[in-house]
Amino acid sequence: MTLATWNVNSLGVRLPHVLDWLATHPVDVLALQELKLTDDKFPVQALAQAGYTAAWFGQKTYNGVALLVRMPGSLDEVQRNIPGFADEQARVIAATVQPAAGGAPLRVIGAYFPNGQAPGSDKFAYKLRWLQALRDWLAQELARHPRLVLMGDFNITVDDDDVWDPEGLRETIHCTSAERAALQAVAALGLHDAFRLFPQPPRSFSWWDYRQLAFPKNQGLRIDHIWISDALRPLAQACRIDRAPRKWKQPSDHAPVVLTLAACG
DNA sequence: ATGGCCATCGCGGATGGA
Repeated sequence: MTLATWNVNSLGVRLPHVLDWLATHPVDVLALQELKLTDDKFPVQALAQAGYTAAWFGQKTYNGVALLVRMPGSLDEVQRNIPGFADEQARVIAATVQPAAGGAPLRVIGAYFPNGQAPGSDKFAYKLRWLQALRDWLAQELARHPRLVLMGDFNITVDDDDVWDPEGLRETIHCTSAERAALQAVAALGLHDAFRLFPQPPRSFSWWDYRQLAFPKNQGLRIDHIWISDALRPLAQACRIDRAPRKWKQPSDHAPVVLTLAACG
């Protein structure tokens, strides 16, 4: 079975890309970020026609997240945002997923981590507060759901291998030691960066700026991640970034990340 | 090609993203 995450940078604009991609990549679970639409505008019917059931959590203009599950799979115990962490911004959606492929259910958390703008800014402080709240909540989630996947736009590079110009971007947003330390505190709960469980091409990135010919020059960052719990680690079979949609006309600036898990268990 | 983004809101240009 396969799971994927994709920051679509407006589902209103990118729905045709999502449908085209799902037609050739019928993943069992797809987490979407940056919907940029209110819940009444969510394209539930178009996705149902494509064979997907969804849970979504949107807002006007910014943010917004969704989980899609290939039919006849199901979504239960849906949680929106982090319990106990008051937040105006729609950034998290979690659900217990029964995949169409069968096997035991998975707890899947789709997240759009705050950008943080710049170290020292109010938004950076919010990003660190949000990360602390996420960690505290994940500790509880993992206790209840050992088979857990955390995936989305983390807006953090794990280390310098995730950065096209590590020296030039040292201690800039997405690359600061404070962000990376907060992320390591999440990893310490027993979560693993699925992408790095496998050999990968050098300079593997998931986001490229729209400007400066960044994509053709492969000047990007790896900030979109799929992390899996200890219990799922033995089931991981492959993880890759699909750069193809980034080459399409009017693309998202992010590429999808895809994880293959053994369906058993 | 001597400057190079995109989406939103809303109709100009600010804001946010990364």
